[in-house]
Amino acid sequence: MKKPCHCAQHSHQKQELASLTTRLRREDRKITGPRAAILEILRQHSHPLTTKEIFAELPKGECDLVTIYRAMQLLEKLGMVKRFDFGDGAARFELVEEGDDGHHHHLICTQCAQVVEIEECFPAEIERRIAQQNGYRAVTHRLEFFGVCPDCQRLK
Amino acid sequence: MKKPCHCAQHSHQKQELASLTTRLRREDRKITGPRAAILEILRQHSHPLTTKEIFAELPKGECDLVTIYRAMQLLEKLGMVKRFDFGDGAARFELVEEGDDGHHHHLICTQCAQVVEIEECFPAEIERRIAQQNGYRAVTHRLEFFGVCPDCQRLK
DNA sequence: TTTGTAATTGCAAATAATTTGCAATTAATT
DNA sequence: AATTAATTGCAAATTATTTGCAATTACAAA
Repeated sequence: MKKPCHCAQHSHQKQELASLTTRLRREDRKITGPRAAILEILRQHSHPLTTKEIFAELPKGECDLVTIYRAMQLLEKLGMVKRFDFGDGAARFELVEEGDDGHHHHLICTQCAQVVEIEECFPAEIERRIAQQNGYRAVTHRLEFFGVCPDCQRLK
Repeated sequence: MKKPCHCAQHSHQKQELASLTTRLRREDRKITGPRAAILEILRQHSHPLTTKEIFAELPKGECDLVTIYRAMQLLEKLGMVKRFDFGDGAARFELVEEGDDGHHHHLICTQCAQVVEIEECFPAEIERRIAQQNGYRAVTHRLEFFGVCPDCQRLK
């Protein structure tokens, strides 16, 4: 059994589709055509996808857009998918590995929307201090970086 | 002239309404009833407000909701207001002081939505490294903290 | 102060993302 | 193969936000 790699490039090691369906069945959920197709698409991408993007990659009549919305809700609830918000009004989803919480961040190009996964995170000690100073518990954060990617710098 | 205070509690020193209207006039914008009222409400709050919250605080017929949307767009473009996104689907706005970019973060209670302004920021050196490693330019970030506030911990 | 004009507003209608109701369908048991 | 709860599609509802347009108004110039 290989152990998880956490380097930026490979942190999304592809999970077997089988292990994904097992996770579903364990919760008394059915493996349907649409779900298998959606999971397969998520498996093939290392970047968070919007519902619409998933829909676009699905063979034409494979499933309704609403079904994707419902699938994402379920998968998120089961912790199989993590929701990200790039601030453009559309939620994005990324597959999460079993036992992981999927917490990480991205660097997004403000011109072409290219996405890079970032390994850095907000320093835990500072977060602890923030929580403590304000008497908050169970503190986490949402963090995304924005800038201009190399390609778009060139096209100026 | 007192100099700006940057401690967490007072970083929102209230700007004179007059200085706000001056900033508008400088850009060939008109000071209308709705705008004055909106600015006044923003002035009275140290937390970011949603369009709907602003609307609710306005005397009943004072102005249309659409006017607030348009005002926020203008104020944001002029850099007089900063937009924040707490991930709940509604944009929030906070007045920004002249010459400042309003960049800062919040700690939000996931139960009651109480908001605390945070003085800490993502470490600049790390951000620089992230930008550099990926060849990105003009990198910033969006960062918000979420947790359970003291009050909501008690009510458990 | 009157006037001219561009900026602004309200109202209705349009978008967009996401959710919900419901009847028909289907996966996984039994 | 029969049973049942889970799932789906389709239409319609919600929510946040934007847009078109004609009527109104701030404010600078005369």
